[in-house]
Amino acid sequence: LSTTTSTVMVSQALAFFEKIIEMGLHPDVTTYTTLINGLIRAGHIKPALQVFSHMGDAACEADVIFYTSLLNGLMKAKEVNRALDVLTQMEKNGCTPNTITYTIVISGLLKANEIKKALNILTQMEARGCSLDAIACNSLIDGLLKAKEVDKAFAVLTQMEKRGCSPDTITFNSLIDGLLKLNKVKNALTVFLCMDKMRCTPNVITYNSLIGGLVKRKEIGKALAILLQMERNGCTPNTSTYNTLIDGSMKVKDVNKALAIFVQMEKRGCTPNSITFNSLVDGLLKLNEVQKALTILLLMDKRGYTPNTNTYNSLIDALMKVKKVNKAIAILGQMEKRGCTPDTITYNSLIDGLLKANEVNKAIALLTYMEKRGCIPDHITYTSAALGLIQANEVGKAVILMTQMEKRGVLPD
RNA sequence: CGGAGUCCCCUUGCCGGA
Repeated sequence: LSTTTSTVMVSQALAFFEKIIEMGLHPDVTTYTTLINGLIRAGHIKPALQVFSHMGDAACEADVIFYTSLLNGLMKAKEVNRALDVLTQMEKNGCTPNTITYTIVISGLLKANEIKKALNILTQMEARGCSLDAIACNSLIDGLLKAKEVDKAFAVLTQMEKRGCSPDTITFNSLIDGLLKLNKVKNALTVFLCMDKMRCTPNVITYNSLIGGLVKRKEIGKALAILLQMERNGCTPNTSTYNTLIDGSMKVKDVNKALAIFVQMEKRGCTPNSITFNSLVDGLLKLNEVQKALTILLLMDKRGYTPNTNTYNSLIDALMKVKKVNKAIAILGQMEKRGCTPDTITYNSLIDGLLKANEVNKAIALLTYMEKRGCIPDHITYTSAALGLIQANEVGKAVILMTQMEKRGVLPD
């Protein structure tokens, strides 16, 4: 489990674990901890949390590391309150939280936007003489920036330097990415320049953050300049780097640039993944390059990538945008037949397109149908449906829909 | 050294707005 995220391996590990129990052996805390962490790493958060009760049944006592791992899982599942309960419970059971425990709790709280609670725990941590190590500082800086607490993040940075703990590449990456996401591009670039002065080497993540930030602002030229710089500095771009640039080029309607980047990535021996192909297909369809999109779909197939929900969503949306309702519905059937589950976005595209094609009744029918299939309408579904209804002179129905939306706790953006 | 924590991962798909 500690070396894999593969579903097959995880189920094998679980099967083996059951065998151990069937054999009448009693796994100890360490085994349970390995299990819980393996499951978390593989993204199976729910089963990971079940390990806790399993362990209780087996009368095996949890220790600090186990509780810390459990808290990690709870935070990843955004079960903030349960996590805080566990934090209390562990102390009752004689397990004193350490720096790692507090780091997990605090950064989890920050990611859940529970800033006050996070700062409370931080105070508690310090009051107990539990000091911040480098990782704790990095987590704090990252979490505070993601919670838009720029000043507090920089305060931690100052603190850490004062204590002779110098910021590393991860610290800078958090700062750069956080600032970019807050649209503080200039500050991000300043921080980037600081790295050099502090003899800190940028890595792929640094460059990917920068490129991503620039691309979001449609500054493709600058993003490409960063690509050149990263290559000059001996940092090899990865698939994400190229994917970001391909998508960005498409978003500024530069098909040729997008394709050139695709060619370049292959020449450099960087393997495209399904995101690469989806970005190309989606971009080409949006720019009416249908033939080229089909070519990419064929290439994708030749490389052994099967279309996924995103691929189908791009196709369906493109078809609906040119009002090819029947074709789109045919694709919907095809995707289901191939084991690809339509999601809210699939239905949103269809509903929006149907309304724009004056197929009001079909749109409403689909709205009911999607729920039957377990797809929850979101604010986009409602916005698009209400707008379509208004345009079809069905203002009354639109109002009813918006009321329904609020009742369900779906908030308009 | 049997087990725990930090950075890009919204890098791809849907409405509206700018």
